[in-house]
Amino acid sequence: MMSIVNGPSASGSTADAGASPSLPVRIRRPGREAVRRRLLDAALQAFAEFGFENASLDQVAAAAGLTKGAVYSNFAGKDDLFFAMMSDQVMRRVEAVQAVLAANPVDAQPRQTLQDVGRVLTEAFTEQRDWQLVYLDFWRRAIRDDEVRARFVAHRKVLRGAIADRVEQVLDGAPTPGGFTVDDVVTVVLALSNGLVIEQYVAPEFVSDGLFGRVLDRLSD
Amino acid sequence: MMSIVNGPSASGSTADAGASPSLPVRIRRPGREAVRRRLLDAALQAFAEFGFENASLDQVAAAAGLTKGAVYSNFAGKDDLFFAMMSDQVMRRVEAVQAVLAANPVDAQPRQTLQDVGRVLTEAFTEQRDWQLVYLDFWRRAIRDDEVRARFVAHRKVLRGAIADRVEQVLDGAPTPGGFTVDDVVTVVLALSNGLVIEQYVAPEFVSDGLFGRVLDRLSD
DNA sequence: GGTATTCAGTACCGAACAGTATCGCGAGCA
DNA sequence: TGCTCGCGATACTGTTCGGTACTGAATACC
Repeated sequence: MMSIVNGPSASGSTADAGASPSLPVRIRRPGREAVRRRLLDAALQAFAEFGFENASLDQVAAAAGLTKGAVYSNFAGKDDLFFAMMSDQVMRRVEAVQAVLAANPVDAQPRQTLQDVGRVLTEAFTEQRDWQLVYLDFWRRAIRDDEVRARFVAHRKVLRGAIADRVEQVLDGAPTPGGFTVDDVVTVVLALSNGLVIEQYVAPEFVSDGLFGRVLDRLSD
Repeated sequence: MMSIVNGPSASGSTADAGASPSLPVRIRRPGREAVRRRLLDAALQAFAEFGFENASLDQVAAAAGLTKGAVYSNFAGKDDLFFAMMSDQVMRRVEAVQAVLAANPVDAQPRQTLQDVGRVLTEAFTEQRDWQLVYLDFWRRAIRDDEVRARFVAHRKVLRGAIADRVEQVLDGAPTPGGFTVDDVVTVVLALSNGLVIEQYVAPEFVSDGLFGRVLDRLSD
């Protein structure tokens, strides 16, 4: 198995073997944060590739270039690793969304429509396949386990809030032609997003370009 | 464990204990079909309640009032049971849809809209929670396994056909205001259906009454 | 520079479970 | 009535995997 110190960037060949042992130039053990980071990334990958129950901790650890000892040294168990990974991802994604919002203020694009929201999300779910898969696994567990559901609802609340902000900016107080509330629109955005992921991953030929955005556009005209 | 002969309908108390042994009135072993039926129904329940990988064959068999021996006597293994159950359900559901169509011919309801389609499907996914859950499990496995995907696509084709028929009846050749093709509408129907299931099961307060139908209505006006 | 502590690696345990081999009962036929 | 065979029950096996106990090395502290 590949040791972490033999990873792509680190190597023991620089200046330690036989050098004056008083100098503290040796193979540094990777910091706690780096190990945690590797495990979280590997968990996303493995859980996405095999599904939560089918991915073993040995696989996750191996994908991170570590062993199960590292997992139990940094997390309480498989569940804890899963939740930590989800939180980590949600945090990253919220930051990314805020960056996009900052780069594209609504004032600068007066003709912005819900179609843009659709486009952004469509890009997101083709690029972020791993995330989509683990998110649906998250939901799947939330259905059956109260503790998981509580965490899921909490995460979802953040997500709804972010989307609601954007929708309100777009609608700008005007009522929708179909009489949809902002909550309705947010629900449809989330449902269509997840539903189209389901379609797309298994039969992409039926999800035409821009379909998501065009549907959303019909809701606000 | 409950034996199958002590189930709700069958009972050994009628007329056998000590009766003339020449008369063939005794505890009849349930026929092959009945055993199969029980197993398929139990599989739907168990796979829905725990998910495919978390449901054990012992659980399934026990829920059917049988043992694992009955499973392996009727199916090649866990996968085979799963696929048989899915096919069985799809067949049942197509029959049900056709019955509804026969009872409500489109001629009799000229003002029928996509909203009706939405209403029917909304009822379906609140009533048929078990089916929705195993269907999403089906999809989840299809993503990761080529054989499962082939079966999924085949089932999906049947489903798309049934929905497309209905949509064409409703649209009656008229173009949609947003320029959506029939395939587009079918995709949106499926995506919204699955997406709203996801929303509804975990946070029903955000899925307002008739939301599905109202969205679909905006697509056809 | 020696000692304590932290942290990942290693070996191991027990439970769960898919699948198999075998048994025994009941059915149906002669 | 006896014989055979179909079929589900039962007991068992091999493996996988989450979790634990312990080890050894590297760092921090004195």
